[in-house]
Amino acid sequence: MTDTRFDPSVADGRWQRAWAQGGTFTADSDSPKPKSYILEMFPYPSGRIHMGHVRNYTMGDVLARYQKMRGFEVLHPMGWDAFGMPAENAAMEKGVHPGGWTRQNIAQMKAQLQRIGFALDWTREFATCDPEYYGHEQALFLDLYEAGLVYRKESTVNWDPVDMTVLANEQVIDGKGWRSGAEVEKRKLNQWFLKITDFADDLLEGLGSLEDWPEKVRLMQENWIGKSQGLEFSFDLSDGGKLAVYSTRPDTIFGASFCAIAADHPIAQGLASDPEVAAFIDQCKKGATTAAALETAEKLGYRAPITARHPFTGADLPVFIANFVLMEYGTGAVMGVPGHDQRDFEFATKYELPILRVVATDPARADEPFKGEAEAGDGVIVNSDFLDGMTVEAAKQAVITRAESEGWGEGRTVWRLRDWGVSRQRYWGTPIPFIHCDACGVVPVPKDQLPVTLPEDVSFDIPGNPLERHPTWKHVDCPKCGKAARRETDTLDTFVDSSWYFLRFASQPADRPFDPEEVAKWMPVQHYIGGIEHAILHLLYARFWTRALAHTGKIAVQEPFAALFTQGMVTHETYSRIDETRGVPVFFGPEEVDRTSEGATLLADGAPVEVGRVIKMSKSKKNVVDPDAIIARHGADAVRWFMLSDSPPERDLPWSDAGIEGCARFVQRLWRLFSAYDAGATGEDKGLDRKTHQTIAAVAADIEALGFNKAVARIYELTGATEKAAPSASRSSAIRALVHLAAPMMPHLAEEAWEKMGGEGLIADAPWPAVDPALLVDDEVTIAIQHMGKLRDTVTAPKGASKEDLEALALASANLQRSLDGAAVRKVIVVPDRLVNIVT
RNA sequence: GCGGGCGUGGCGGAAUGGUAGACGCCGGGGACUUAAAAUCCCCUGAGCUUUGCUCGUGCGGGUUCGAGUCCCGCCGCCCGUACCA
Repeated sequence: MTDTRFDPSVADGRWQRAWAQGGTFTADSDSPKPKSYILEMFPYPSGRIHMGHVRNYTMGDVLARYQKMRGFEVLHPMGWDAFGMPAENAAMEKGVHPGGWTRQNIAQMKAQLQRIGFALDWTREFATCDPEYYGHEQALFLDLYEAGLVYRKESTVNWDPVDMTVLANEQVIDGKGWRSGAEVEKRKLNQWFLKITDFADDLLEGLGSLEDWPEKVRLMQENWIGKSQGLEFSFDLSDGGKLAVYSTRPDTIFGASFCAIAADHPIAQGLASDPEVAAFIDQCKKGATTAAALETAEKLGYRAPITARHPFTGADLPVFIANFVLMEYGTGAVMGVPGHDQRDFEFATKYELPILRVVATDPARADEPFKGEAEAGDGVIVNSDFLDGMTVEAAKQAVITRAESEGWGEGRTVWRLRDWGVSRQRYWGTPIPFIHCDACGVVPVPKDQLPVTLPEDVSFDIPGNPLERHPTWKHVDCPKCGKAARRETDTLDTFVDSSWYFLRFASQPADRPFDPEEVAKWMPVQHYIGGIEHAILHLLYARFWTRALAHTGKIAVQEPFAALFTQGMVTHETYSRIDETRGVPVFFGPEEVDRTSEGATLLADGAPVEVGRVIKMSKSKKNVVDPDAIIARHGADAVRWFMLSDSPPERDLPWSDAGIEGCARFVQRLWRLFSAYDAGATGEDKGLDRKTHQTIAAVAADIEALGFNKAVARIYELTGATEKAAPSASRSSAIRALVHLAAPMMPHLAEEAWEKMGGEGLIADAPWPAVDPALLVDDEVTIAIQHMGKLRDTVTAPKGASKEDLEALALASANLQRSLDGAAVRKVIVVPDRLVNIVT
């Protein structure tokens, strides 16, 4: 056999063309095979594929190819989340059209993905900026409108002054815009909303059924939805008014010693004619918003000139305007129970308000003093009239029941989740299909007039919404009365685009968003893979959208993604020097640096640079490695192999040159082994047969559990064992097996080897090798011999040897006898096929 | 504060309560070569009085014949999240 090198620069393209021409990965909805839908979160077309994409898509690709070999009809599509701000930024900076810029990026990135050899069904490719796609999205939006799930209202919104658009609550992080980082302002605007809160309970309940989602993501969504149950009730105020408060601890109502209202509460606003009150309100609004600052921020209050009457005791409680009460939650007012709420405790201490005990560890300790902090824990109710002696839970219910029967309050569930504001004052998004008519009000665009397409001739030379200032686009006639009217110029949040794209992949008729029957064949997605950064936004919206469509009878599934996997980031060490004049670090890219095991030097001057922490690849730290350059140098299979090796997929993967070189070496090593394949070899090697079958079973189990790093290790082991084995029929079948095992991970190498050894058709179409259960167990096992749990010797014994035999074998060990040193044996523990432990 | 995760060689990491460190990377030694690359072989947790012994999975306890794994109490790091009443 010739021992030539595997040349990816030839083989990669060759097999990529073969798969494309053969339609190898085109999914057939009408196939009788069981279906498997493998999906990775589709990319935003920024222009370049980065290593994070490569890792994400490689994992999905291994699953897709493996499932195909296991006999599934696999749907593994790819498309583009193509609307969004960066295209408009490019338009503003470079004077290009967002559409043209996006299309060009898509073409580039598609070519990159194809060079990695992903098993994608490109016939289903689309971009969300295709009018066909967003036209159907407009139709779905109108359906939801008819179903009462879309509404419009004037509301205070989060306004990003840099991007000049509205942000959803989910997009405001620490008071700053998630994209621009600018301090978010409050503005009042007429906005479109989706009634996600109608599904709050359902979305929360549904989390329980998502067993194959990471616990972490489910908890994050649970916290985000934020269900709490309590009592809403009103205090009668001394000025004749009422003050509604909400509490999750109505059991502590007898411990209330004050009331506190938010600075923007109507009552506070009503008092703002007093300059002192106005000044205090101002002070509250300037308050810190960062986590660290809030942690230490002092509780401040302003004593309002009114009191609130306690519904049971009749006591007059002072009312404060307080900086720690939020208008957005509950009623914007609370009853202060200092004994059993830490914030109230701090506040009461500062303003010398009574701190009453109404919960104690037992009734005898009803007057025990507090130890410098509130006691929020469980216990028995004390000092509380008719509640005395009850548990916290029972008392909650008793107060709610009493309030409801007496009519001064009622049990209420409060959600942290807000309705989803989807209006964006941007050009590059899906136009919201409505028309504003002075006579008819807000009128939906008739479905036969969809899509409402974006105008091409727009300018980006000034900030704001180009649709709003376009000379003609928004001027249309009212579909109802025919009079002059105006188009809605807001576009939809791009998270709407990604809330149903998986349905369009499954089915894409021209005249409808999707065909429910086709969708039913593929949904739910069997494996959904992407970054943890979408744990709340995208994944919650997609779950909501799917439910909303199910609610309107369009589809049957409630949950779009049966299993979710969040992969780790690709990281790299950083190289930097401190700039002497400015005192800040200057970073260098990996290609500018010579890295040895001792350290790193700059190629330009040969002087050392500091090797920094291994962190997520980012442009600002210059620790980015471009996939294209690596693929050009080492081939697609080496990169794919690297993405799967070493690190468990949910953890970060540190990129290293040594690592990729090792992978490239292994590709060649496998190629040499494959080249040594001899179809005519004879003779049996039972040991190797066992190893082969054990490896096939283990690799399958590892892939199914997404333990790619472990599957990789198994393949290394079998490779080593096969290399060492003498030629035999067993060795030849081991090599054949290795080609199959490698096929999902290193598909180009596998195809090339498969062809060379005369395999039929493409290995991508071949079935996964069958396992002989008889070969999964060894006939000889290694038995550990222990004395008092410490290893003293090992011996080999036939599989299934009796306890007596194993004990005799152990006692015959010279090493064990030396350790025993004549001591009397008290007990012998024998674990069959495992170990013998002598206790003295 | 709350919630979650993690802590094992120089590094990434293996290990149903049963031989800790599989597999890979780095490093060292050797073979082949005029030489280099490639390849192949051997070594590679620490220590010691080295047929073997002792120690060793963040720290301190515990359960067990036996603990990286289970229990209790700490420490550290990472991620998420928050004056949510």
